[in-house]
Amino acid sequence: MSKDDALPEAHEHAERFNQVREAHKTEATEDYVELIDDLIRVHGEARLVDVANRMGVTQPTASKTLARLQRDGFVSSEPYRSIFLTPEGKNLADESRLRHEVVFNFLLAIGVDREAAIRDSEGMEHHVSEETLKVFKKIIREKSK
Amino acid sequence: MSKDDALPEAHEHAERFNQVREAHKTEATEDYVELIDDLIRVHGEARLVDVANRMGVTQPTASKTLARLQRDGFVSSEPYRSIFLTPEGKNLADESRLRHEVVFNFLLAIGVDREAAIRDSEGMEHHVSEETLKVFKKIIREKSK
DNA sequence: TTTATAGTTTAGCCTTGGCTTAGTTTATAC
DNA sequence: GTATAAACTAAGCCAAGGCTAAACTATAAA
Repeated sequence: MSKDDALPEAHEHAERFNQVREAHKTEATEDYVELIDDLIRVHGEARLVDVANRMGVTQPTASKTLARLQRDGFVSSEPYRSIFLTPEGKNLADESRLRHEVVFNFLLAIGVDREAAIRDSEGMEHHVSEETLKVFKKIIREKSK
Repeated sequence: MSKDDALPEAHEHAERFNQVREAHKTEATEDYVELIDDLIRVHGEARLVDVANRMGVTQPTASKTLARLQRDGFVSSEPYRSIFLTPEGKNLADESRLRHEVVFNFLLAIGVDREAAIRDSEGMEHHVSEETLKVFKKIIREKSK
């Protein structure tokens, strides 16, 4: 019995769930471009086999997802060759990583242990608005003084 | 160029994404049982039409999802009658709402405005571990003193 | 330079969670 | 007590994101 006895107006209620669904649509894309960017930076190239292993999916699954990202203009590659980010893909990767890092550092700053912060930030990053991100940044700044 | 030049071990990397995928699987279920429980408490019953409207989906979509929840033992109902939670469904609803409220109150406590807190907590609640939840609770307690 | 192995793609299957259109049942209003 | 409206179900479509099995390409080793 915790909430007060009123529900939000139906349309408003629905709007929340629509926004979560909207976020879900871009999650896979963001996770993939972020990973591809990391692989290129650290290993010099992004190979399908590494993307698949690190995403925790089989190679055919990664292959199909990458085909979609290519179709949508985030990624480019020639058959049997390694994977590149388009400018749009690179932008999205940079934005994603930034958001990811803010969430991660915020969790550390408020006292969450490193392992949990790693795990939770992976899922949370896609659901944190700019508004909330600002507050996170402020708290990181305060705590690191 | 923000991260240091090392990636986590591949298996460990994959494990993070697997956990996020795991969370995604239970999201719909949690959102539905939480809503059904709210409707029963506030309106005395949960009708399909209200569930659909508030979830922001069409009635057939809600109907299909509820059939799945029934198959999985969270919900029960007779054809053309309103919807009930099984004991398992009720437990899950209670847990979900608790988690939801902690995340919501935490966001308020650190200074996120009400509207953003409502929106963000809806998506975040499914990705916050017990560990992090504990830290959230502690901060709520501190700030409300 | 041929062959074996590693990497990639293709084809085909499944579930979830959306949708529309059409039909059935229940409830309401006259 | 029947007609109409509202609620629900049924059927069938689609995309995303998983999988396996099998075929193809590229690379490395003998």
